[in-house]
Amino acid sequence: MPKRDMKSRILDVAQELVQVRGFNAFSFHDLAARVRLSAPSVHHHFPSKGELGRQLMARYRAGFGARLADIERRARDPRRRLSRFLGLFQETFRLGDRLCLCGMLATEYATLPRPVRAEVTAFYRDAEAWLARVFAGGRADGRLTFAGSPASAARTFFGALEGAMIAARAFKDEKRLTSAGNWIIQSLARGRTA
Amino acid sequence: MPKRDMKSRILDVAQELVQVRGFNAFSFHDLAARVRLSAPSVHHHFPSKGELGRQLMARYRAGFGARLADIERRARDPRRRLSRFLGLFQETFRLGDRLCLCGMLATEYATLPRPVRAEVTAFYRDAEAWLARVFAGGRADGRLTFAGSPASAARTFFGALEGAMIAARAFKDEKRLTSAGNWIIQSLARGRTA
DNA sequence: GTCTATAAGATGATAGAC
DNA sequence: GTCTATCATCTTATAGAC
Repeated sequence: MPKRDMKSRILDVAQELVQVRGFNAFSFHDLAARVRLSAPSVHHHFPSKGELGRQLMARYRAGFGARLADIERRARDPRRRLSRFLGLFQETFRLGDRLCLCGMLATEYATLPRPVRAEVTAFYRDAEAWLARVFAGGRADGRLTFAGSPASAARTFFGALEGAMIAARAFKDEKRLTSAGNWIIQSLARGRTA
Repeated sequence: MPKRDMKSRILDVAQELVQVRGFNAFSFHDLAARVRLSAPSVHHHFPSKGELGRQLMARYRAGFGARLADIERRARDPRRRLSRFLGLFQETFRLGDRLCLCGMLATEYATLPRPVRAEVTAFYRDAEAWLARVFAGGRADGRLTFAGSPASAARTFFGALEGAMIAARAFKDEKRLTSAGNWIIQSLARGRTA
């Protein structure tokens, strides 16, 4: 078996480039050079930059969804699930100067090709739906107390992590991410582990 | 008196372009066309794109600081001050598809010229220092209750608004911004107005 | 699948006339 | 201060050979 499919390798490198620099700040040449190909060879795998972006975000969303399913299986306490959700962001941060792909692309939203936009909003919906279920469950068994709807709490939490990550990178300070996440999780603790 | 200095007009348009599209997704030609100049004429006022970005962010930071001073003068209650802070973001959102200039540039941080970066982090420090004073004051007179340091609360709040704004724009839904801000402000209310 | 060659247009920036 | 002309470079993408 070869180490890896070339298409996947291109996506890996493209993902890093977008997470670090943004969709509008890398070129096919940048990308090609890092996988040791020519720019037209990249075009062979991805006919346009928009299509590359779409597939990139689709793959990221699928992978993220799998991680969430994994968390759900392994952690039962709602606060623990939220901590693990935060953990996914910390993991990305530690990869080095990267933002959440979704946060980066959402910031560039106004300039993105339509199909990429659709993947970005789909990512928001997936992540927020999962979080809303955690919040709703936590409220149902009395382990979480919070104002407003589970959906609203989910959006606030997810948005807070996206925003904290942007600042954390600029300041090269992971604590900005960690403490923002924990600050919100703690403010939800009215249950037994409070 | 002429309506306005050309340099200011250029900065106004550049600010909108950056807030909507990002620093890497507009050109001198775009900018020049909107103020009815040629691209080289813009260069006459701003020798490089980096210098334009720096002056843009410096002006934005000064203006934001003035707004904060104004809030401090007119509102005494800490929760009211936080609401007014949120109001600044709502105001920007209503200008149409714009992000906070600081949030946009922080996301593009990896690709920014150094002097622009310095202005971005300075903006964070200014905004967070102001918020931290509000949080500290609120805790001191018992009108706010929250976990951790005022500085940590300030960072969380500011980051949450930046993140919420990004999502609010993608979904064209101001409530995403408003409810995120209010969700946090409410979770701080243990005082008389709770 | 990968390459070289190339197109067609954009980009940040400069020179020099008015 | 504003313009036209120009530059070198970059960008996305295609054509066609190997």
